[in-house]
Amino acid sequence: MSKILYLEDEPFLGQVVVDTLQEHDFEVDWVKQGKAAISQGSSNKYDLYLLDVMVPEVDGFTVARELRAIHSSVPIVFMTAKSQSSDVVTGFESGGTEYIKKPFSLDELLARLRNQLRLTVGVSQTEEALEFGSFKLDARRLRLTGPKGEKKLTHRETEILRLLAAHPNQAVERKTLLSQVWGDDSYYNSRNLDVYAKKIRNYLAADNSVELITLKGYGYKLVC
Amino acid sequence: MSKILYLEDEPFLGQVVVDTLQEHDFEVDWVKQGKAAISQGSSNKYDLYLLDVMVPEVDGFTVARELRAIHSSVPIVFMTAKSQSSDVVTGFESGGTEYIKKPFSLDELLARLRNQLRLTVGVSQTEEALEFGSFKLDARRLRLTGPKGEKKLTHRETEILRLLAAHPNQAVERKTLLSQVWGDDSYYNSRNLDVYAKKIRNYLAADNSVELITLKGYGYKLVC
DNA sequence: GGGAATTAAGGTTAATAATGGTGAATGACA
DNA sequence: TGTCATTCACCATTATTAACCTTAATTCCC
Repeated sequence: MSKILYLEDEPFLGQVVVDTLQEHDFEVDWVKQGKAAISQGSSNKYDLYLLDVMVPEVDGFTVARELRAIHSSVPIVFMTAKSQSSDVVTGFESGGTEYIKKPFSLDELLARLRNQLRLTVGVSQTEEALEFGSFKLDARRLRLTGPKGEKKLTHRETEILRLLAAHPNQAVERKTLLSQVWGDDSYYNSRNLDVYAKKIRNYLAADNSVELITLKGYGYKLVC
Repeated sequence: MSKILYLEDEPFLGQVVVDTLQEHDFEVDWVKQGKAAISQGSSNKYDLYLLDVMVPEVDGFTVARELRAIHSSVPIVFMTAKSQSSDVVTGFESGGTEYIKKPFSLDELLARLRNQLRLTVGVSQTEEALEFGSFKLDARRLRLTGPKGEKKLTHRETEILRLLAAHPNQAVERKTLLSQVWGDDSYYNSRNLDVYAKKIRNYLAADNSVELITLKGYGYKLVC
């Protein structure tokens, strides 16, 4: 799956994060020094850099600038204990695309990483509208075009439909949807997803060759 | 490190700022009068001038004009209680590159100074002119050029649009915007951002390929 | 094994809460 | 005063929760 370069000098936190990421199917290379991050990051291909700002010697921001110079489109996520705006600004403008403040929950971290990976990796794919049946989903603009014209969707609706439409005729697990959209799969997030399923079904009703099927106890499948 | 000439007549604030800057590895010369600033600034080399506008006798703007005549490329940061656009323009026209409104947080001040210093060291600046759709944003001059001509934006409008346009087609979190623009993510001024969103939308209406989309519960996204 | 009883998962609609849109009033400032 | 920033009040939309219903899966009993 996605390959991540992780810069963190603190052993305990580092191990926890690495374990968590691996558990969630990320491939992680963990380095403990800025220099190592630069050399490792320059020579290898990663989908994302996850950088602690406060590491000795070469700090995360510097690493980011170096890496950005070589791999200009790889997303960078900063982890920082500093909440000062000055640091945030520095991070943002040195090419970082996201930052996360310590202390953070692991769910939050996962959500942000996924968000970033989708935004960049996904952008090229989602740049073009997703098509299924007679529908066309423009996830960027939150618009669904169907036989009955164009409809503006909400953020949540778009997210869910995009995940489903990205894998047409394939089963998508409930917990995948929950974790991708809400950033937390341990949620027994009430009936929320079901409510959205209903809404999406209403939209899809305009074309009866397209159907959102329930796989009870597992998830959903968009057939078309 | 970077050497700063600081003009400030108010003793208490001055001391706080000087301490803070020194703590963050800046070298600071503090003068309390405009005349002193001019003579000091003319004969010595500085990386940046930090000027309080409201000092007795010779004001900050005048100082800026004098200094600019000698050292044409050194960035100038004004500190001012004035928010009026005419004053801002005066500041810019006299060679200033940035201004910061009192009261400001020290974090905010540091962020802006660093920002200015990095810009003149000159890597790839996003500060030149941000382009998106048929618009061009000149953040320094607070100007937005679009299909219907050029518009003068206010400081806040510019800041927000700059952040959004720097990451086109990417979701920008509400709290990112808040902390970057207001240096504070305690969301009491949260409705303020909505008001600016509205204003920006009005400007962007001139080109319907550009859209500022709300991601409810998350933030905004500028699509183009 | 077949069929009712039981249980869990999901469907559906409505209510509630949270969030944002919007225009106008207010405040701050020079 | 005029300009910009902020706040306010009211409204609209979206997200979430709640309540009740339906259906599929499992269990239990014969």
